[in-house]
Amino acid sequence: MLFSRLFVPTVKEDPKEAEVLSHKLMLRAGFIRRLASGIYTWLPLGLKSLRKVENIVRDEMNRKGAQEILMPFVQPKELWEESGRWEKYGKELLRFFDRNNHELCLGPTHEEVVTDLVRREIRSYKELPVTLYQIQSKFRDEIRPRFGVMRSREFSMKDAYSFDIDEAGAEKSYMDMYDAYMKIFQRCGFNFRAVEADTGQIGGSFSHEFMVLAETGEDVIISCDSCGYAANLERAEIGFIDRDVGLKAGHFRKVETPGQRKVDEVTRFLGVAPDKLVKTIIYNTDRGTIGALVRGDREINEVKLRNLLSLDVMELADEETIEKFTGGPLGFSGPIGLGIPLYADRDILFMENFVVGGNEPDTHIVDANIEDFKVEGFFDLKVARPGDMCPRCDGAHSATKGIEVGHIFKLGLKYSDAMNCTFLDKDGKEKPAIMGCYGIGVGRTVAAAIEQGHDENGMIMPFAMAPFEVNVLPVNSSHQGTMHVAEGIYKELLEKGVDTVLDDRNERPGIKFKDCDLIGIPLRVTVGERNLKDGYVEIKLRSDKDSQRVRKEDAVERVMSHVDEFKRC
RNA sequence: CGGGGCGUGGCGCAGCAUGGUUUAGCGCGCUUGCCUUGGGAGCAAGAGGUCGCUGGUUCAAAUCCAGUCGCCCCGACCA
Repeated sequence: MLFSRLFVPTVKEDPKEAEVLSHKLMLRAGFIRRLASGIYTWLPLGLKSLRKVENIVRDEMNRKGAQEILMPFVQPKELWEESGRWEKYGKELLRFFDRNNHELCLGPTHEEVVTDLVRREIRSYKELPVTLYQIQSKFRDEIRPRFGVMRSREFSMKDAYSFDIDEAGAEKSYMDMYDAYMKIFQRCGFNFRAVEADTGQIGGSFSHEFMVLAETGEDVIISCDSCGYAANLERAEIGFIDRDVGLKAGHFRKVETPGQRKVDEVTRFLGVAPDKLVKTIIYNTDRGTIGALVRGDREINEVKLRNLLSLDVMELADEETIEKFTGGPLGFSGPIGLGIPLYADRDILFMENFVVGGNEPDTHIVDANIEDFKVEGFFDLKVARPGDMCPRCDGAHSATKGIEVGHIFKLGLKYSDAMNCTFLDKDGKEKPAIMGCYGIGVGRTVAAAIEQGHDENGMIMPFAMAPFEVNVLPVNSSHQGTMHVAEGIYKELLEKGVDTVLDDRNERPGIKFKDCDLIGIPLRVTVGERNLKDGYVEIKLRSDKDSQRVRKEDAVERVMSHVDEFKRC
C-alpha cells in the first residue's frame, strides 16, 4: 500500500471528545470517527487492526471445531418473550416497530436466536456436541457510552454458543473455549489474566472473564500474590482463619448519638475506630426485607449477598421500610432485637464489644457481642480489597485494574429449558441441551491493545494487531536514489507476504516519522541519503529507542528475521 | 435519570462578566507558487464561519434571557 493513497486522517492535537488514551490515539491516528454517542465508523487503519483480531479469533475458534455462522442483527420480540428476557433485559435492549407493527429489537447478544436455530435443526444426540460462533455487530443502548470503542453502543463481538448432551461434555466445551481464549489473547500480545466472574445478566452457573491489565480499566481484579487465584471484584472470595474468640453477651448498653448516622460520624462521636462498629444494611428483596451486617470499615458486596440467597430482586430499603422494620430512622439500624433475617459477614465472628445501631432515633448500642442477636449465619459478604486473605492459600489479595475483553459462561439449562431446546438421547428420552456462551469484544480488544502499548509519540501496536507490519520510509521522496532503494525493499517485502506500507508522500521527514510512530507500526525501514551514500539503511522497532544500521542488501533479510520473531511470540 | 462542563471555518481555542471599533480573531490544517528534506520547516498569496438550533429583550446580540438539540465528564447501571 502506498501511504499517499491511504485514507488516514491523522490529527496533531488531542480531540476534545476523548478522555482516555486509547480513545485519543484512535482518533488521532485515524482509526475511528464518531457518528453519534457510542456509535463509530472504523476507518481503513482501524478496520485493518479489527480484521486482524477477528482473524486470530476465527483461527482459534476453528481449531477447536467451532463453526462460523452469521445471525441477524434484528430480532423478533417473540423469541425474547420465550426466554423471559423481553421483560428482564431493560432499556439496554433497543426496541422498535416495523411497518406491520411487529415489535423487534436490535440484538445485544444472541442466545435466543442460536437456541431457536439449534432446537429446530438438532434432533439427536448424534448431532451433538456443536459449537457455533459469529463475529457481528451488537447493539446495547448503554446508559453511558464512554471511552470511544471501549464501551460503545454498537460494537463488534465474537459470540460463540456450545450445545452438549451432558455435564461432562459441557465442561469440555467450556474448557476448549477457555483454552482458545488463552491462545487468542496470547497471540494479541496481551498482559492479561483469566479471572473468576459473576454471571450477571446472561445467567448461568459459572464464568471467567479475560482481563487485559491496564490502568484505565473499568474493572478491578483481585488476585492472590502467591497462588493463581484471580477474580473480579464482584466475585472475589476472601479467606479466613477460624479462631476461638471468647464470647460474652448481655452487657451492652444504649448511648445517645444525636444526629450521628454515618459510620465515620458515629465512630468519631464515640471515639472508637470504624472496625469496632457493625453496619446494618436493610434490603428489600423478592424474599422480603432482610438485613446484612458488615464491619464498619468494609462494604457489603451485594453480588455475594444476592447469590447467597439466590435473589432476583435486591435493592437498598427506603427510609419508610427501615422505620417500619427497625423502629428507628436511617442510620440507626442495628441487629439487636431486629425481627428480620440477618446475614452477617464473617468478620463479625471475631469482633467483641462493638457498636451497633439502636433501632430508635439518635441511639446506638455499645459493647454489643454476637450472642446478643440472632443471625441466619456468617458468610463471606464483603467487598474484597488488597491485603485480604486468599480463599485458596495463605497468601494475600492484591488489586489491579483490567479491561474485560472476553467473558465465558456455563449457561447450563437456562435457555434450553425456557425455549425447549431438546434432543433425543441414546435411551430414547428427550433431554435439554446443556449450553455455554462465550464472548469477545473485538473492538474493545483493539482499544485494550492501545491502552497497554503506547508512549508519548503514539501507539505501540502488538505485531499481530498493527494495521501494517512494516513501514518503508524514504526520508526524501523526491530524491530518486532514495525512492529506488525504498521501492525495492517495499516490493520485496510485499512478495514475502509482509503487510507493508511505503510512505511515498512528498512530505518532510518529521511528518512521516510522527505519523509512523502515532500509528504504531512495529517495524520501520528508513531510507535516507545520509546512510545510503555508504550503502546503509536503518531498521527501527517501534518499541525500541534506537535503530540499527544495516547494509541495504541485507535489509529485507533483517526485517524478515524480526517478523519471524514477532510471529513466534 | 441526578450532578458538572462544553457547543464560534476541518481540528484546537480566544472573544461573551460590562451588548456597539471586530469587516468575528488566533494556532494548526487546507489550496497555489517559491523554497526545503533525518523528528510535525520557511516566505508569499488565497479559500473557508448566518458564532448548535428556535424564540425573546434591544435602535443594536457570538455576547443578555428562555426553551430546545447535541457532545463530554462524574455517579447510579452494565459485557
